[in-house]
Amino acid sequence: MPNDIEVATTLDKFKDILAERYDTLSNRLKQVADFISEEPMVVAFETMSVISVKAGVPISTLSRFANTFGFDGFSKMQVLFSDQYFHKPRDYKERIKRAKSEGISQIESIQDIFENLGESNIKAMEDLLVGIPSSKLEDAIALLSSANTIYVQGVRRAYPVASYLWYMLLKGDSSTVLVDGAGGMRSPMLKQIKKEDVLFITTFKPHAQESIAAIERAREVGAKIVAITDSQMSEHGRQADICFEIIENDVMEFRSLTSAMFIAQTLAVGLML
Amino acid sequence: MPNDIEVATTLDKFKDILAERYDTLSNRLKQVADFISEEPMVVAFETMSVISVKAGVPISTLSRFANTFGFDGFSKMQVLFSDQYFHKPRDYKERIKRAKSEGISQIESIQDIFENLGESNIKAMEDLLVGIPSSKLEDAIALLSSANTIYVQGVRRAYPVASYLWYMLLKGDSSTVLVDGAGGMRSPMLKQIKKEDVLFITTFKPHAQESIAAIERAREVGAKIVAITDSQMSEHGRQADICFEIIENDVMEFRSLTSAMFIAQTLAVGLML
DNA sequence: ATCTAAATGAAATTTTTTTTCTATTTTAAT
DNA sequence: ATTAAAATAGAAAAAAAATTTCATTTAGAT
Repeated sequence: MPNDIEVATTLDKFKDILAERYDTLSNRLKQVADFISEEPMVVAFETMSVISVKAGVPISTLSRFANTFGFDGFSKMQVLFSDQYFHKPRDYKERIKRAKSEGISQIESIQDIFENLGESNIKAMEDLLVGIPSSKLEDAIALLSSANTIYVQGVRRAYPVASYLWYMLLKGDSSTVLVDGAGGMRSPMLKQIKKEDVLFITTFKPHAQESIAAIERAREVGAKIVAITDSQMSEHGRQADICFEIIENDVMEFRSLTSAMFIAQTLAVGLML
Repeated sequence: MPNDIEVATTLDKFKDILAERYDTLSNRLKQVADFISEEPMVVAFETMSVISVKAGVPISTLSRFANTFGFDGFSKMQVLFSDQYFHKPRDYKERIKRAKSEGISQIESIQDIFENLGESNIKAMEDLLVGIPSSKLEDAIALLSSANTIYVQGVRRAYPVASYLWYMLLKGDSSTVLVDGAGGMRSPMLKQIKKEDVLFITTFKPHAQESIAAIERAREVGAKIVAITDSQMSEHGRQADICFEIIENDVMEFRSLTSAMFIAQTLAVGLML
């Protein structure tokens, strides 16, 4: 094999090279090239045998194809494709540690944090996009629509989500109450909740006493519960009639709320329809 | 193996079953369960050996885990995860792009809203990632570090961002005050602000009277101002010493806050370094 | 404290996937 | 039409991955 070939290191570059050399390829290799540009996702995630069937070529042709473009095996080429589909939050702790030990200023670290939080937030939202069945959204909206009054609660780090949802629901015509602790009136407020009402609660581990109390109160009176939480496995997550489980990486104890906000937003908009 | 186990056929059902049986699992199996709900994408696309390393368990535990839930091998379980990403999946970018190019994107189903909002939020964050120079972040952090007390304010739809930042700053060692209107005490609280303090304000058009008043008060006493806003061009945006301008598309009047939360998060984490 | 049952991790086995090799076919030039 | 070079498909070999087995450890019960 000639060793003067430029081997692509990114998918973009590979596509350029592919376009460039396309006309010089043999029939079978053209067929592979076509398939690759039509079904990059299949190339990214399936095994060679599956790809070979879908592309209508023998497996060995796939190997030859990759070798033709200078890759050391089909698998090496495949990495370019699968990388494309992963928003990988780099391990910023590692990077900062390294940056510091190498005497690089903190200044660069801020940029690192920014990028990594950004990547993490984006990944978390992408996970949600594929991970939440629309039936669950529909069910939640149906439940919320049917409510006489929606009681919204979230304490500590969940509070911003609760206040956001509350604000948005107020713009609609739902009867909505934000169960905040102002004036020490949380408990009296929760006393108001009735069977026909719905409790919308956001709570993360470790769950606050206030959250547990609210869920118990709602169950007592037979009110339905919609929850946003970080673990369906938690005892309280299971009490909810509908539970949106979100996975945010907390970075240095600082939990992202972007995904939770996203769900809240979706539900609020959905309720307006 | 007992044959009276209900084997999940969808990821959603599996998650339910998992939540149900979670408490009865052994330590190691709990560890796998946790990993699975935190990194579904890794489970979907990586090999067992990679997963075992990331989850910190031996490979055989993964097999055992799958068998415990009635699957005929880990791979069978894995299919639930990868199917999720394949069939629901990733063509949401495509779909939205197509919908847009084919004229007005008609919002018809909750799934459309969900994807639409998700795509917008992701786009907005990607824009931020490239649009904000790290020098601005550095400056903001330097300013906030130097503050005697940080006064955080945000009213109406900006309130969740303010409360989020406030909560996170409280975890650090900054002296921080959330200027909320509780008890009608906003104005007296703002009276407290001194030259050595910093006002961190989040405000969107149309700017609330409270925001304008806060900015004016801060300028009067010579306190520095850091702002998150949607338009630097606004009269008040220009008053800020450092101003993060974010562009969120509001969908049906419902403004996203994900980008603003992202900036708040970055600043809070940055302050801890 | 002793025993039993369950849980665990390493190693062996089996299966699947990938790569390499080789015989055959196709293509193009004479 | 003949021949040489390139292309191709299938099979065998090699590598990687998944699953099972089994000895050891741990946890719980008596």
